[in-house]
Amino acid sequence: MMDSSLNPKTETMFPLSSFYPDAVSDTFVVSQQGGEVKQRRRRRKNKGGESSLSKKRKLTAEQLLLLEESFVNDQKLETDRKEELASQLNLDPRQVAIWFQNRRARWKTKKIEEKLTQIQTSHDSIMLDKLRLEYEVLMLRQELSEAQARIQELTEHPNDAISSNSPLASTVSMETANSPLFREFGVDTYDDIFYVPPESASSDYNDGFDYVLLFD
DNA sequence: CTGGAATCTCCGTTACATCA
DNA sequence: CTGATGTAACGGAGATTCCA
Repeated sequence: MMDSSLNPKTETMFPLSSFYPDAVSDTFVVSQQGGEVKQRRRRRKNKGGESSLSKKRKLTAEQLLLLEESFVNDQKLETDRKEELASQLNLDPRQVAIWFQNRRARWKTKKIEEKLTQIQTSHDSIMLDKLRLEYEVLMLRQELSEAQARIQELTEHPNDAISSNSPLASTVSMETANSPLFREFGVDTYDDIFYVPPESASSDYNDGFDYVLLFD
């Protein structure tokens, strides 16, 4: 179907390489549609091609500079701009199109890599925070455990509190618990001091720990 | 409206040049 | 010489546009 012999609209066919001998090029088809003469590109098939047209050549620094400038302005390539660039750089328009295509691919890859680095950095920072918080929770649990043990001890042996040298005993004694200040807040026993309402214990109160456990 | 042809972009791959 | 890397070029597929 791409064969010109099957296309009644095709009148003339010529290789663009005749105009750009150094460039890789496609074949152009000149067709008449609606009385208007149009040039249309047809893709060159080059399977097993030994053709010198497929020889790869490096673009010059000057060509690359202009292409890069153009790419910075706009990553998309309008037909007019492509033609203009091509003639400016003495390249086949298809070469310009391919360069833009490859350049967009490189840009995309670079952006993905940047995003990956950003995510990695963010992840490292979060992990550091997680470790710090886990350590803090560990310390607090240890403190709580020690305090509860001491409370238990004082509950079982209230008389020890007076003579005890423990920091807790020196700050919180049965006398303290019986002080007007504690009674003012409706606190009668040590259990009241550490009382956690059932609804809180089952939800909000534990959320702090659950939050930490989320990172596990 | 529809089908076919042309052309575009994206994607994956290949081929070639260059360098360590 | 060889393997790794960068990139020009290719070909297929899907989407879009144009026209008979």
